Amino acid sequence: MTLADEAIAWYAVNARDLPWRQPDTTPWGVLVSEVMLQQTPVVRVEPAWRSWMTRWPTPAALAEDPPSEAIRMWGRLGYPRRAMRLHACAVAIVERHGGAVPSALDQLLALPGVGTYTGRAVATFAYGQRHPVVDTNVRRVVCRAVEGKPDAGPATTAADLTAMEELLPDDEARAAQASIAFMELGAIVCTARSPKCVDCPFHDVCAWRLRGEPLPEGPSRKPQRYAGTDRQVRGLLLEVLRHATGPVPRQRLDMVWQDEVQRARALAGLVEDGLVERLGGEDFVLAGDAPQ
DNA sequence: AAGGCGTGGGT
DNA sequence: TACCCAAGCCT
Repeated sequence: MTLADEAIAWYAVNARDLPWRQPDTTPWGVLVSEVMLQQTPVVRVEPAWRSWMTRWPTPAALAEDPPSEAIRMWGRLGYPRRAMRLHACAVAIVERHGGAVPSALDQLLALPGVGTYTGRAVATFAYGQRHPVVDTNVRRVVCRAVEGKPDAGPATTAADLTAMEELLPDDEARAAQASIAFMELGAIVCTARSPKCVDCPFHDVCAWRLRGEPLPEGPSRKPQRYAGTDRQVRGLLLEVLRHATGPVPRQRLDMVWQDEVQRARALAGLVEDGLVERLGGEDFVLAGDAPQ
């Protein structure tokens, strides 16, 4: 049994029952789930995905509504630029591909918000193609099981794709199963902290375990702070705008943060990023929410 | 090519 | 309590 075989057998028994894994899920549904799952935990994505797919079952449906509606529906999933990019993605799918999510990897990668991971995930999980699909879970699993190191490096590199490629079965369908199985393994067994090695199908062959599960050496990555950053201010500003039914005067936005310089910088950033529009005077709305 | 970009739950 | 972490992308 290869690692892929072990993982596939384990997945068949242990996979979580997630809505986007239902066999009737469309490629659009897969794409939406992948974008939502970029840096947001499954438990928070699940209800959001259901609501989104009910309201916008197709790219064309989303493309007909303004970006502001997508930003509102995004709610508190975080990184709301993803909502805007998903909307832009829907528009591009309608314009370039007649409303059908493309199956070719290069066309997927050309869509807004679709990067190395997401493009391969859609090509693989929605269309059953054979591609290495490497996310943070896969990197960690491969790194431990194959290389015997406690944790993977920071970025997805060509080397990561090559490493996973070599583990994939030749058969398309089984290759796709292997990728989702490795991801699931990393998500619920081979976790970043306190991995559950007793439950792992790689228990007897994992290079990291056989080495005695050494701790990571050297200084850990510098923690990214949130409190007091522009990101927090942007979040507060956006929270106000999401709930507004009409244009919001600057006075109202000024209430969310004391530091005037930082507040202005955060608001300008939101406008710069296309999430927010400034109307004629000192009024602001979510992008696409301008009256008339 | 580091660093910016939200949010909330776990330890 | 303060981190740490969660199916990344973009510049």
